Amino acid sequence: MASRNNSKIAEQTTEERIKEAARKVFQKKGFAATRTRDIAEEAGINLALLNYYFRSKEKLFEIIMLETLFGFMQNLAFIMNDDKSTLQTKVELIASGYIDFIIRNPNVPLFMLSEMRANSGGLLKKLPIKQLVSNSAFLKQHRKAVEEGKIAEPHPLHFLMNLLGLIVFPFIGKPMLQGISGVSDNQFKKIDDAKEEVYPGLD
Amino acid sequence: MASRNNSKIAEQTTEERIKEAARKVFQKKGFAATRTRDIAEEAGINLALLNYYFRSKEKLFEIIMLETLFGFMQNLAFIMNDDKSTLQTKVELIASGYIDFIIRNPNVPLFMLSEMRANSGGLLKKLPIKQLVSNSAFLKQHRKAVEEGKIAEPHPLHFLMNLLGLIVFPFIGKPMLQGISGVSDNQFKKIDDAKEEVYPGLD
DNA sequence: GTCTATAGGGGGATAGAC
DNA sequence: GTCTATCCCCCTATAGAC
Repeated sequence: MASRNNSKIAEQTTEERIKEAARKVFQKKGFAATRTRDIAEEAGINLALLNYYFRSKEKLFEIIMLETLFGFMQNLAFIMNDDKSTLQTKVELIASGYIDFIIRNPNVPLFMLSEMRANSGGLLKKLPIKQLVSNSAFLKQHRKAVEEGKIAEPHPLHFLMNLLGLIVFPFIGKPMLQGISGVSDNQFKKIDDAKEEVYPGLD
Repeated sequence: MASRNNSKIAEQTTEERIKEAARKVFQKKGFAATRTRDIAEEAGINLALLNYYFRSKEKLFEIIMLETLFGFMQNLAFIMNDDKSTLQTKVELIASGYIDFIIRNPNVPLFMLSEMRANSGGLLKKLPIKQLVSNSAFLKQHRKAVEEGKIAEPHPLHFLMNLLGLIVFPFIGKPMLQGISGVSDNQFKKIDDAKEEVYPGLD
């Protein structure tokens, strides 16, 4: 907080440069396969400096991981808590928002999923996410839609699981599915663009 | 093939014991985080013996990876090529088959997805999968169902993506979704058990 | 085939000069 | 704050005895 850099011209502080490099390399290769030397090189600084700022690889990783998780989830929480929007709109916003997000950060989903297992998800406890969702507008609207028979999944988590799976899986499964089917990158993109209406038939 | 062990009493050969241990550790921790010492210990043999049989960590890993991929896909190919079963049945078989498979091998999906990216999916070329699917009964039935307006996804890969996402994501996303929602393991299991009809409304 | 012992290298972290 | 040089542990792979 105290050291936030607000200058418009991106005169990045060294600390920021290192974090940005770490984000890039960690998200691409995962914790175990990443060498601190790679991060230093990517940041254009020396290996010693990395430890000067962040003390250890683990510490740096935890920071990146928490920021990544938070960035991924705050979007979700924001949409879910909007009293004004309908459930249908929420679903569309979540879908389009995350599709945009993943296109900008293609490595994030698999990174999070992989590293959470390795870390047994303990880091999630450090994030104030649960409360944000626990009595959201989304939950009430979902319950109502279930009562009216508009939604097949009776449990909100079940509903959320299916929705996220439909959004995320095409991206993380891409190499495998391409391998099976033999379609080109261009073809794949067209197919995925067609995933506009992720959850049709809500209203 | 030549060295298949068919004895009912599981008198495993040493090579098999090492491979089984490697499978377990690699699938759980991934290539980079796995130490050959862990595999040796898990197999109850010495580290040197591992190299005697498999020459290097990379070689051993590639074998495990290929076998895992093949095991995962041959099930799919078999179901998709059955002329007798309907599309509806195929979907049900794929879903139930993979759910069973994942319950028995909970680490496999994330293992494959993670390690394929690291390896840029090059290993898939070594598997004779594409041909198996390329003119399968599934493809014809899917085309027909699209023409009859029974399926929303016009491209078979799109259809397959959604289906696999619905099956696989609950498992790999479990730690994250539990973190968000705070439900217990028992609750989660109940929710997931409810995913019987993955693709309703086909016929 | 299986072991013990060790070579050899890589990578995280630090000392210390500037 | 930033660098160079270096320490030291850990891990893979191999040599060599049995």
